[in-house]
Amino acid sequence: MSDLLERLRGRGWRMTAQRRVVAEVLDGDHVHLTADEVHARAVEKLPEISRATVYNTLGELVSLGEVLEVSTDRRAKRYDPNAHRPHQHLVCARCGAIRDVHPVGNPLADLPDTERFGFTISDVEVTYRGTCPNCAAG
Amino acid sequence: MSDLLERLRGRGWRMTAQRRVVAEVLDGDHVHLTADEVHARAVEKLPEISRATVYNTLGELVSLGEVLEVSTDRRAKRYDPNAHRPHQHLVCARCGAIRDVHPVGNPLADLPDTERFGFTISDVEVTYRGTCPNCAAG
DNA sequence: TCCTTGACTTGGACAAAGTCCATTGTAGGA
DNA sequence: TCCTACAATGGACTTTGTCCAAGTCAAGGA
Repeated sequence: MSDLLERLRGRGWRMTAQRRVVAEVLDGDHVHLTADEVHARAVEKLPEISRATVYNTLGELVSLGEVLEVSTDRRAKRYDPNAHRPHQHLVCARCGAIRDVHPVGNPLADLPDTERFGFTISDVEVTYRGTCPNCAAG
Repeated sequence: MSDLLERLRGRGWRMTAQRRVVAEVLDGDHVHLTADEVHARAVEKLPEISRATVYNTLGELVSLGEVLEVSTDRRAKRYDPNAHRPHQHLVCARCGAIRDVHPVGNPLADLPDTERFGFTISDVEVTYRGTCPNCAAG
């Protein structure tokens, strides 16, 4: 993650305590926090940080391509620091757990020309839904 | 669509003017209206219909499997009366136009066992994003 | 080290989408 | 026709997120 901080500094980001804390919260694998969750964890490290700043910072990280926005349900957006390797998402319909997954092949190849209606397609998003082992056991 | 009304009556739905109007609005191919759009069109036919009733009715149609909820963007949910043939969605990133599309093959086959983390997968949702011919020309 | 400046942060107001609930109305059966 | 359970209504409320004016501060220069 200090990698990230370095890259951001290199891009002319002004380094503030708030931005550092948000970047630290978004560290790890299979991390998919909502903005409010990021805020809650940031507050533990920096009690005065405001919601607006968390939203601003997340938005900047997304524009810079350092974090991905994920919408696996129609509730809050989630922020995924795994922006460096393309992947899709597997979601537990019961508990909401999210895993990054890597399907083989190119999903775009499955859409025939006759089904493209003249669109220029630039991106495919796949969400697998099911029940995670935990919920299946419970 | 009178098919739909018949089916609903058969399932013990109490038929009201409001429900009939909502069902009528949701008729056709490539229809992907938001709840507010459904309400706006319903009001033209039945001026006193309330927003809450539109939400209730849409929710019921979804539970009954007669209409699908689609979340192609982070804004309002859209309601898709094409619930009888499985399909995916193609979305214009510029203007938001949505088309139903039918990819070949089973997208589930592309996810190796090692990438399933013990989940039992029941559903795959694919969203293709790009630029529609109209927006590309403009 | 201290100043300056423009970028950053803050809190609160605001907005969009949707839910909830008490009250009122009505479809459909007896 | 009358009853009654189910449905509709509208307004308050919630969640998620955006916007803004005012205050604060990081970082480069003197």
